[in-house]
Amino acid sequence: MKNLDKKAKAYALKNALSHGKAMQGPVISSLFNEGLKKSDVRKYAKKISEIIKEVNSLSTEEQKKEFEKLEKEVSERKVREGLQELPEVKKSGVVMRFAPSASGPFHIGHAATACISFLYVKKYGGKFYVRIEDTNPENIYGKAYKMIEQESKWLFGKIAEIVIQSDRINLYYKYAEKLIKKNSAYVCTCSGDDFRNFVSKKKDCPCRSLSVKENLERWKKMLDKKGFKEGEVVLRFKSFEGMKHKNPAMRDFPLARINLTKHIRQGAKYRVWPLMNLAVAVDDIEMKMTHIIRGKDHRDNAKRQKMIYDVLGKKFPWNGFLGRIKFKDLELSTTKIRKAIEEGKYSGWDDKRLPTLASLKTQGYKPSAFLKFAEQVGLSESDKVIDRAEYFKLLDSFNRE
RNA sequence: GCCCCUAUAGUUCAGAGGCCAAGAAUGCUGCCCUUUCAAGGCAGUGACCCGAGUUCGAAUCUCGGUAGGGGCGCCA
Repeated sequence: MKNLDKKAKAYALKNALSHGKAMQGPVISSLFNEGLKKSDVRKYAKKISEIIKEVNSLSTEEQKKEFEKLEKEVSERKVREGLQELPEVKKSGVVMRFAPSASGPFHIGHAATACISFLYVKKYGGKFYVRIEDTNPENIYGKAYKMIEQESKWLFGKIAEIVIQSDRINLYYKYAEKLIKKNSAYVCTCSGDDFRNFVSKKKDCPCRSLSVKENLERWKKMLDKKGFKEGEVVLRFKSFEGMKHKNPAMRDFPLARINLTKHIRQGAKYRVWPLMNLAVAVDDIEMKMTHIIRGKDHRDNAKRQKMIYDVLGKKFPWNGFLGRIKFKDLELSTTKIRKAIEEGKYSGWDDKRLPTLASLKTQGYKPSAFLKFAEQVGLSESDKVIDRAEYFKLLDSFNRE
């Protein structure tokens, strides 16, 4: 109890100094963390009020003097600074990635999500990949490859390692076959409309019960020029709770399809293209990702990818999700910006009016400004609504250093 | 229709049951500095979405509202 008296006095002094006058409530509160038992509160209350009276009768100067003597009795509340720690970090560091699509170069939205992963790799050591997702031959902007590479180097330096998905198609094929052999994927011949119908009615499509052998044959027919035609079939994942999964987004999602559009980088080399969930899961497994941070809009995709991991007996990495940044008065869609540039509304990707990295770079913004912005936002999952002026006020202040 | 997420100053973040009569950055206002502007220094300003519940005690836990966002593609 003697020790508690000392603590009580210390907290009373602290309380008095920060608010002009000490009060009983806060002092008792803090004492619970110092060993005061709940059952003893009534017994001890009188003592505390005496101490408080004593403290309040002192002048501020005297209080300060007394507090200096007792300061070490008071424990400080911990305040978290800088980046929040990630769980499950090994000595060898972390392996993380940013996965932009090849539909266009970076804008400030990309920078926001990419920087946070990079900061963690810098903090813990490890590997950082920038993986260009170009498995949809219909939506690729040729110049994006070089621009993404250059902007990655500008933003992250040499640490960033560029990987291009369309260079790895055979790998995805290998995994597709693996999934079929594990009876976790099937080649579905139903039309999109028919399948959507099955989804809403929670019913299996007839292809779901095909044997592994039949599926392997169909898969070969998918890859074969003389086999299935574009739009006729799709490779589907057999979800764990099947077509009755309570979340319609989880019901037998597609893994690959035929698309005969000529690919800017690969030409007509491939006819079957993996869809995002297959390609992403395969790459994350192969590249040994330990932590993944992505936009909240990929929450359901992450769940789908986890199912693929589970089928293959792999441990799913730690996942973090970032709230969306919604700019009130700024167009971020690269597709729309691209169109506007082509129509001559802007002089190019580095037009001063555009929120692209190319533009901000030439305007004198430094990589550290974007990194600081990302650090400040951290792993927050809340959605942000911000207007252009507010955003740039913040960015400008970070750019000043 | 079904699933999921979020809610703290103007803005962005801190906060994991009591040391929170809520902290930081930025903004805004004022002062100092500077020939001026910028930068810098100092001070002021300003917030827990609403309602119940649990608890001696709730920004924090639970439930219910409300609001915002996302997903349910042969896009990523």
